[in-house]
Amino acid sequence: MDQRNATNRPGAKHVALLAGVSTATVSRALNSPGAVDPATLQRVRDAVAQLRYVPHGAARSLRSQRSRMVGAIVPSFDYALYAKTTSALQQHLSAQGYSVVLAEHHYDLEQELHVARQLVEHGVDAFMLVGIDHDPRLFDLLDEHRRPFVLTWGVDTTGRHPYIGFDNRAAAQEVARHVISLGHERIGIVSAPVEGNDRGRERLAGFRAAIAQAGLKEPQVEHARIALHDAAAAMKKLLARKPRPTAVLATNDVLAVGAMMACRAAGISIPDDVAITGIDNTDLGATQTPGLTSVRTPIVEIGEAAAEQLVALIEGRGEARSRVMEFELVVRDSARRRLRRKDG
Amino acid sequence: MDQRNATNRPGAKHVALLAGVSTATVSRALNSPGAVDPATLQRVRDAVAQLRYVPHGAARSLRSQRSRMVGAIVPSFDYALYAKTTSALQQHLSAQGYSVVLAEHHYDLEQELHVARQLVEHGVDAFMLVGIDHDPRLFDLLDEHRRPFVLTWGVDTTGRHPYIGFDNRAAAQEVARHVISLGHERIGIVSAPVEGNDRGRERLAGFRAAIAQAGLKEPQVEHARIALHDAAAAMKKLLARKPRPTAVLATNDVLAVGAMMACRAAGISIPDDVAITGIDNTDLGATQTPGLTSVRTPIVEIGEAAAEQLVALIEGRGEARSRVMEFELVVRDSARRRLRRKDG
DNA sequence: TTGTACGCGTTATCAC
DNA sequence: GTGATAACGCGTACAA
Repeated sequence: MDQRNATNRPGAKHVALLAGVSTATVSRALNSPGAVDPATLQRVRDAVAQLRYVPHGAARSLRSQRSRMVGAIVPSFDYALYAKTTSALQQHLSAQGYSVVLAEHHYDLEQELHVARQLVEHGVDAFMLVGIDHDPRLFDLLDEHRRPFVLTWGVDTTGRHPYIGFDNRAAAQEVARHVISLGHERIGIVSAPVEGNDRGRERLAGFRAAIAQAGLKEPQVEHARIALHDAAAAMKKLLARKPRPTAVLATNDVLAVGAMMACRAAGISIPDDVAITGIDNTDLGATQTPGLTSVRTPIVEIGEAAAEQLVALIEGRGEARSRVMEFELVVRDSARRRLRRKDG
Repeated sequence: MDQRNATNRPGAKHVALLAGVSTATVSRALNSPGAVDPATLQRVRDAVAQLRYVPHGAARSLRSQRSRMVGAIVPSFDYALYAKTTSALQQHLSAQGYSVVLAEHHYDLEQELHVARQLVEHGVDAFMLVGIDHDPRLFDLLDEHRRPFVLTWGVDTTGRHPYIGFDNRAAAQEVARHVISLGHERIGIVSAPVEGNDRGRERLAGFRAAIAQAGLKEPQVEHARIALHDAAAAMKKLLARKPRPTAVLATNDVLAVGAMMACRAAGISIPDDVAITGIDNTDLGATQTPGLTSVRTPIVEIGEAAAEQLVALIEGRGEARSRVMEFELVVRDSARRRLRRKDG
């Protein structure tokens, strides 16, 4: 008999036949090689190799209630931020035989719920989500379907859900303090939209806190979508103000670079006329002229830790353990000590 | 009866019971609503909503030999290039109920074969691959398992496999000619590794062809991994040469920006002392000072077209149709007409 | 239009 | 250590 099944794929049956064992043994040889006699194990392995047998994932999932797939739901893959986290996740999972199923929601929590449902249906075992704030129905969904998950890129101060991230507010506060320590007093802010974006909200709050603590007056805040041209437009508004801010804080590097573009277009010198800072320490910012002062955030580390955590949860070893990671101010030349001028 | 199955998930059975129909009708209501009486259809839908029934993907896949998942195997998610293509793919597939399973191979074709096997096992229906060159065993694998696929980011001149891409060689040739037309004669090249990387190889060939056609002398070529610091190191070598090249072509924007970093570190002015160009027209390059002259490549369009093509192939409508897309020279300030100098 | 009954390919549960 | 057998949850002939 050399018949194949409908898909023309050799199945465990064929391997069993060729190795002279039962399908049960084939399954054991693949999944718990320790529990099978070395000699038969070898025969099975030979048969597998000869037939180039590839187990049928769907059948395995159906039977074992485990798909060995992890869902990664991120806001966006633009600008390499979450893409890098996902990449780290993927590499670590792939090494353990898991695959990553991707979804983006473009900062729309309704959409996030929708794609999460799609992934649950596709049978992913666990989820990496970005941020702390999500539609309550999303948590219900995951709960109902017993899907472990980990929130990333933030800290859940309510302690309700497991997370792996860092304190966005503190990170923002740290750059802001740095800028203030350089003598800046009129500060503008370019902020990402904060709706459904706790990272952005926390960062903005961190800026505000530092400014308030220093006793400076309320900053002007311009919101922009996370795109260079939107950020440039927001910066233009800040620059139109008289007197102009001497420093502009952006809630991330992309916005900061957009702000830099606006300055260049307007012939305004960085950092002499205006200081600019970002957050996340991306290559985009680091390679600007002048280099963007920023905060290094644990972009890659988050993905690695998430992979480790999720596999542990899926395989039933260990509890969900939240982790707070470090960040680090990276000083470059886009923000310097404020020059006293006639307009200052 | 309110029993649930092992996973505590309501199944088609439960829906059927609640709606007062058979599981067959439930299945039909979901998959071919036209073939079911409007009244019963409504009852089924109500039951589905009430129980928050989510079909079991693995069971469905097992039965229908279709997982509604597409594999995206890309070299890397760093630098937002392939991430953007994948993002476009994902968005278009998600809208049609498909999900994307991600894998990276970091320019290792052996690793690519390995992850492809993993994805076949996980049951993905079709593949988007990047580039034209792959391990022959990869094509065998896909063929054996009847998995449709499309190659991207290049043109398969042998016509053996379907592709959606652009002519990398011509793109490179176009920037090179532009630079030559500016009067540059001593040209250096920073190239990505070409092993297992047909895009890089074609681009390098395009540079060489343009230089040869112009009757200029052989360029010095330095290879660097696609990372800023490696590119900077390669550039340093080019700059050490006496006489120095007056223009340096990079096979992509990341390498070009790395080259810019080296110039800045060495106090060499762009474009007065040396002209630099990239390919791919990324934000990274566009936001440099001076802005990087580059070639816009159809990064997003490739992903969209791949999604469309793959769904068509999976659903059995239409043949694989290869597509050649356009690119476009984007002139900025990193390359200008060559200044005659004492050393020229 | 709807229901009955079987099978997709694998793994878990028993015996042996 | 190994084999027979019964599920896993759904889709689809076929019959009604």
